[in-house]
Amino acid sequence: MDQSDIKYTNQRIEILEFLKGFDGHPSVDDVYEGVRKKLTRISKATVYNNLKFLAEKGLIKEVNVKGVSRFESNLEPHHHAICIECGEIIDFQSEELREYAMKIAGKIDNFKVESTDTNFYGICKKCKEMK
Amino acid sequence: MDQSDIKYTNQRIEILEFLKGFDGHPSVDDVYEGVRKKLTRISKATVYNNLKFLAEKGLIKEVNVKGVSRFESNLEPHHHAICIECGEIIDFQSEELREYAMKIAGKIDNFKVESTDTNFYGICKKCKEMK
DNA sequence: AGTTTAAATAATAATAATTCTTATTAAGAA
DNA sequence: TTCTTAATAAGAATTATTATTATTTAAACT
Ligand SMILES: [Mn+2]
Ligand SMILES: [Mn+2]
Ligand SMILES: [Zn+2]
Ligand SMILES: [Zn+2]
Repeated sequence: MDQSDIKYTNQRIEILEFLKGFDGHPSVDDVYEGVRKKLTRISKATVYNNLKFLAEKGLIKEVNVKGVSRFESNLEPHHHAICIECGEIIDFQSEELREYAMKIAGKIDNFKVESTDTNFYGICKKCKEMK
Repeated sequence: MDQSDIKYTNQRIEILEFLKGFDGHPSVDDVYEGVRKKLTRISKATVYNNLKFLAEKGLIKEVNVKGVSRFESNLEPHHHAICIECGEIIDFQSEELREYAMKIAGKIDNFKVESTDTNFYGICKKCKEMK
């Protein structure tokens, strides 16, 4: 949202760079380990703080799946296909589904919907081949 | 799913009864405190174990929101409206939305979708009035 | 430039949610 | 009844996250 007054520290830049280069939805630890290759002295608390900070500023997105926070730099509104075997998360874009859901959102009583997303649960390719 | 070989212990019965009588999506602690009124000596680990057990057997459903597990006895497929202020979860049923999503699910590559649900994020009535 | 101030960071302690371990109990089968 | 197994209670351990505090950084001011 309010991206005007953001101070771009080394730590924040590296976290953003890491997320842009990462194809997926890394956990805090993934980000920590990744960023540590460049900034060896970074603290895990700083990773937590800045991931939260950057998410609040709208520069990245947070997605919570099964209790753990994960992050991504894909800012396009999209849905997630989540493997019930291995937990893998795959982005899936469907503007028509989002529009359909937002239209239906008006039917919810006493609730002002701001956003919506749909989760698809199933088996990913890798897990399917394993059987 | 496989509800044939379920052993109905006192603990499991009370947990099921509590969930049936509870209007909402209680956390593990909510269930623990509630069930404790009947079974004063029940252990929290037993509540954890049996909530998970009952969810695996398909007798209840688990819904994870912002890192914490919540449970419900409403087995009808439905969606959730989640208040971004207070975390309140409201059930919302829309068979047409589920069908629409399942139809679109076929477009996801290399992924076999088994179920889907849509989350609606926004402000609940109570939080809206507070402003 | 040198000093002041506030924000950001590093290190680590504390907390919350959940899982694990182990001894005990309950219940069914032999 | 004795044997066997599953379920439970209690509490320790783990994991993810948040809070605390001293230190560092960097912009603002003199
Ligand atoms: Mn995504
Ligand atoms: Mn529900
Ligand atoms: Zn998988
Ligand atoms: Zn609310």
